Amino acid sequence: MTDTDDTSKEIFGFFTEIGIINQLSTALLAQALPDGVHPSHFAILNHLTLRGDGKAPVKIASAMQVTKNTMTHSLKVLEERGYIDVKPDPKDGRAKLVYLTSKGQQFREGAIQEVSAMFGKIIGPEQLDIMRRTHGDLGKMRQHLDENR
Amino acid sequence: MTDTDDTSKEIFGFFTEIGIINQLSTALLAQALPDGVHPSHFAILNHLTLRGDGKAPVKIASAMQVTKNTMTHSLKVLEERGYIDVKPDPKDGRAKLVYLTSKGQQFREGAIQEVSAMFGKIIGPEQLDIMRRTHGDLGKMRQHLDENR
DNA sequence: CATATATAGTTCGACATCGAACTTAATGGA
DNA sequence: TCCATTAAGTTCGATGTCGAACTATATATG
Repeated sequence: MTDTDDTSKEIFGFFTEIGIINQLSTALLAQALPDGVHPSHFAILNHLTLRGDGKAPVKIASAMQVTKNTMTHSLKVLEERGYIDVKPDPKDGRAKLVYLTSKGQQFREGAIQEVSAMFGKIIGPEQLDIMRRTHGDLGKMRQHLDENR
Repeated sequence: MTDTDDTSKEIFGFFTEIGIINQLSTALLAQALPDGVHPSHFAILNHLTLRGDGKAPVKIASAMQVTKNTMTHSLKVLEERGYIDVKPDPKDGRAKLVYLTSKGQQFREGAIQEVSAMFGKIIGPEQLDIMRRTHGDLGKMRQHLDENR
């Protein structure tokens, strides 16, 4: 058993835990969301609310860590539901700009209520402590991976 | 801004970081894996190696946090590639048992080499420290979510 | 023993995601 | 200015995943 093996095990173990937590939390989120709204759709509405709308799809795709074609598909779904407006960018003939509608804002707020209530049943003081302890480290890890991909 | 809102933000923020780290690390893994081998396939081979083979698909599905039908599909892919053997369970007429083949073992070992080399380029001492610091907490969080899903 | 319930696996339809190729528009260098 | 390159968005085909419904077998209950 060499050092390299041990290090590999640590790395695999860490990412395995991350993967399972992601899997379980995403499943919980999907369960709390109404209709056929996928967690990724919810994440887009959240992003537009917290970071501001009027952005190009390719910017949102980059922020959400998905490809352009995936974003095209997701935005089509959100537009069909009336949660966003997609207009051509007057400054750039190639680009479009994405805007939240009031219906989209209302939907997001309602979903936030349900999701928060659901998480409140599962996340206790001990879990909050873990979140507070690890959040800074996880942010650094995320930043490092993002910069070196 | 109420306490509930703050708590919700903490929870969302934590799971958002987890989701991005998972996204980026999975993308890295997919990039390092040869052919059309998906990270989930690699995870199954890993599981069979580390935890032992001769298990029923439903057990593997539970361990991998995916549904039975997904496991049926994944095992079909692995079997077509000759990485596993799937035989009927002599003790239970409903069940099957999954065994790693030598070809599957060889494939896994080679993949481990490539993946480790790739992670070695990206994961530095600082990231290893983060992994060591957070691993225990993440394990507790994973366990709690797993028990309360 | 007989029937009801639970479990293992499969099949089907739906959907999110990806990579590759394509179209159109912007940009930068000869 | 003209052409090559880059960038934004779309389309296409493939794949992983899920939920629901189904078949076959095992287990429990009367």
